[in-house]
Amino acid sequence: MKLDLIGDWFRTHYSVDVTPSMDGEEVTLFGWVREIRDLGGIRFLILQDREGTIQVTILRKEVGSEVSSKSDILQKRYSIGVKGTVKKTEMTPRGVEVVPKEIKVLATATPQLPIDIAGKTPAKLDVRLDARALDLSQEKNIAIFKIQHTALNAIRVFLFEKGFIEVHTPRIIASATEGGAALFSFDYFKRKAFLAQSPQLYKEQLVMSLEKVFEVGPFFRAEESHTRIHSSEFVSIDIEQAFADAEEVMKLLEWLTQYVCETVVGRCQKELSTLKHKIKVPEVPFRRLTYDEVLHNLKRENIEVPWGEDIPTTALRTLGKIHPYFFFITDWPTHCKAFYIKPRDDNPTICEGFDLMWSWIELVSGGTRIATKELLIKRLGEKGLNPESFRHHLQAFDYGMPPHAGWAIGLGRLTMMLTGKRNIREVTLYPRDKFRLTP
RNA sequence: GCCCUGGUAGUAUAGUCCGGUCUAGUAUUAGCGGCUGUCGCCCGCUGGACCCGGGUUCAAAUCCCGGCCAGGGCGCCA
Repeated sequence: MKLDLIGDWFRTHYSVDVTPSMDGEEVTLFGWVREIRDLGGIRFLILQDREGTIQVTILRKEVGSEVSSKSDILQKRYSIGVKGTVKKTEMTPRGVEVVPKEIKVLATATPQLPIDIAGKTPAKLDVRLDARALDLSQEKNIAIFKIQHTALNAIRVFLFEKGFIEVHTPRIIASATEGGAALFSFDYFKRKAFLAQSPQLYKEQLVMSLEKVFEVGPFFRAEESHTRIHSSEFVSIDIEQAFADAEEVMKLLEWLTQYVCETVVGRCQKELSTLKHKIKVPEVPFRRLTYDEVLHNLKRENIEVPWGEDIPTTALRTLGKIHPYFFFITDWPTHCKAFYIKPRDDNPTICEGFDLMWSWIELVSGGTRIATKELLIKRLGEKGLNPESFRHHLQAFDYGMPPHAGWAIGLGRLTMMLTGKRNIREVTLYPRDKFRLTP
């Protein structure tokens, strides 16, 4: 089939910008055919674009034969341009329709689509992910990523306002940054290199110069973890701040969390209602539970966690029922946390690391960092890591490393919270996990 | 990596426990035809499936074994 050329057409409006008050105006719209309802002498096209949908009404007798025959060949997901007249009407939910004067077919689509884009027969997530490019065109998915976009924008606005500088640290690294998590390795000009699991060491070094930095970017973990809150590739929002401690960055974090919720509630009403999700704007300060208090809480629920152990998921789920929204867990045993988290001066068995929980899910983790070389080397040793492989990082501590603190938010988990989705794959454009490498 | 549950047309499901009635049902999608106000349009017709391999049996979608894949959970992991 011969396609039309876009020629000198340009879009005058998105679908949702066409309103009843524009009655009689000529508009040019681009988008995709979402539905066709053909009643014989009259045919309704639902044109979808990024912002929504609008009905294009084709009365056979009244449109020219060219429009009429062009509309005969249309099928779902054909990409089209429509030039036509806005008509105010009582007969559509939006109060408007467009009567076409000219239709251009810009792309065709296969007749039997792999998923039902109108959503009558919803496909399972795995099937949707296999046809992700098409799946993402569904209104619900567009809503998810608009909310994510709005949240991310709010985060940037907030952090810029607070004087943070956006940075980009390497994804390609020479050795493990944190120990613990497994890294992906690959060939780098005949040397072995790794994909970064975190910007941790770099962002710490940057507080020596830029003082307050943040980074938004993907990181990689070769974990066996196959759960609905883990991905092999995930986007992290990291901050690091000089001359600050955990308490200060926790305050920043709770204000930021509140601001993000407010902003999304304020700007994404349409998307939230598409997703049938409500966001409660949290009050600050968030509840702060110490690790010991968490253990007591759990004991009352007949869950015994020995002091010093990490809290297992099952226990976190119980805790999440007691505290269903945001709360901090502070005063962790030092050895539960990464080597760079600062032990408390008055009691080195516990540390200044914290987690921000959203119910049972860890949304953010952070803390005061160790700022002296000797202590850092000691902690590396205790974690079974070889200080020699951190040589370049440790050297930074010879040049005036100030006290500093920071945290990292998992963007996927944040988006789950904001959209009500229960699987991180749903809020990831092209998720990567142990079993999925495509599309 | 472990545990549980599952895998039936393009999609979503019924049937599986207790083998035969399954020539595999339904909805939707797709193809064709009809219809001038639909908005999950409607009506008629036509297509289209038992994850792969092996076994038991007169007979397997159904039972058994192995594999692959998926969902949930755990462990690992921020």
